[in-house]
Amino acid sequence: MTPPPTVAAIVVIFAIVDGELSVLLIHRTAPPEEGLWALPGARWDGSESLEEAAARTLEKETGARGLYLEQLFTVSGLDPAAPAVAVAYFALVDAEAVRLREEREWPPAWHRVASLPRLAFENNVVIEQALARVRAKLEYTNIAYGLLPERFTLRELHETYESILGRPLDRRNFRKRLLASEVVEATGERRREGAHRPALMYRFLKREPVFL
Amino acid sequence: MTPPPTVAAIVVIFAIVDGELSVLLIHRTAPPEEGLWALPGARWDGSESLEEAAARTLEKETGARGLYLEQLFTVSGLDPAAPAVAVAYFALVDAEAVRLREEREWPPAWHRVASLPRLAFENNVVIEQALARVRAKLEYTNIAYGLLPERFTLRELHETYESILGRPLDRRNFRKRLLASEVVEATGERRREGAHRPALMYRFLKREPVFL
DNA sequence: CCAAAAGTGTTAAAGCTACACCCATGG
DNA sequence: CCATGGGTGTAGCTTTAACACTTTTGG
Repeated sequence: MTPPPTVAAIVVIFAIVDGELSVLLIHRTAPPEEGLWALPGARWDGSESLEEAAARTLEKETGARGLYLEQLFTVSGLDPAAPAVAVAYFALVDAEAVRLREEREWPPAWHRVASLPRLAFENNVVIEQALARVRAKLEYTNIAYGLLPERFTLRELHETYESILGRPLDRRNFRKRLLASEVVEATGERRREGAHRPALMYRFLKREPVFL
Repeated sequence: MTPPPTVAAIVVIFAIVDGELSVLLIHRTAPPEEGLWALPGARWDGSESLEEAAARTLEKETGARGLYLEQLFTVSGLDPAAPAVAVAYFALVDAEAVRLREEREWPPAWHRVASLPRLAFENNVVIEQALARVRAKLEYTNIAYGLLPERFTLRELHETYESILGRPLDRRNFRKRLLASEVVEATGERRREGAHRPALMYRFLKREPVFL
């Protein structure tokens, strides 16, 4: 006779912070796994859909409505004591639009994906999988819109791609492919911001998932 | 105050039956959704992992140990009355190795994917997603090993691909790509089976998931 | 010898990768 | 006029798609 299972939604929230791909983690100030960092999440009680639970978690932590939210997978057996499943999601947000909760209990913070500490539960694995998915989808979808503001320069977009993929992309080829793929369009605007030629600003034609 | 949620694993079991991609469905002989066909599944009680629960369902229905089993996604809200989540998996099996349960309660049967009836719950959507995943993975992995016996001819493999993708593939290009990718190798054997030249038999180098 | 499936190469088009120089601006 | 990032084209290579004839066997 086992107790009824608990169901939780957890969210890997990605953003580009200081040019580096980062995830939002909360610091656990109570057992279990006290003192470790972990993914934010919420227990699910059936009063809403799982996706809504994930979206609510995202909004609570970032203040921002998620631009991109996708289910990853479901894991069981995190807690050996009681039956529990966690449904993992990942989200992409514009770091500039985020207002983190300021709290002493479970304070959240951005952590660079390239140098994560050991996390509570199996959360390191979840983040690795999320990263693999984002990298793959970057190649054949427009999901990068989730990480950028309404208007941006091609340089910003280029750097976003490089941060996520973790490798340099040829600048000319990147522009060519991206413009040819017709996911972004130039607005008339230019951004002047230094002692150099101003950059044209672009926007995504669709701010919703599109496959190429 | 909501009751505790129930968790179930459901499995989309694919096989090639009479040259057509098919799924195994059970006929519901009791409410809810009595009289409709549905995906087989099992309630999860926490005594095993979700994947084990899916594998057990697969074995119970087919007698065969699943060669390929992968998690798809998790859906909530199937039952408006009580909170429930279903974790969907898909499996690939060799139809020849299957021994269906013969039962009067919830009898199972193969149904061609190309012409499915309306199914219980949201199961039509689950199957569509599973199909999309299998099609995508066929292109860049060796998962077809799950659908074929130990030894097979290139024609059989070719037809398997065509059944799943639902479109013809050039025979010469197919052979070239497949042999170049080094996922299969010729055994010395030939199969004589008619008034024509015998076909060489092949086998998969690895009968476990490999990315190309 | 006939019917049936097995086996095998080439060519054209498209896409990808690598690579270097001029332009517009602010100071 | 100088430093800084913005913007652009081409050539070689690899990959993909289209396509038809010869071989081996059983009856």
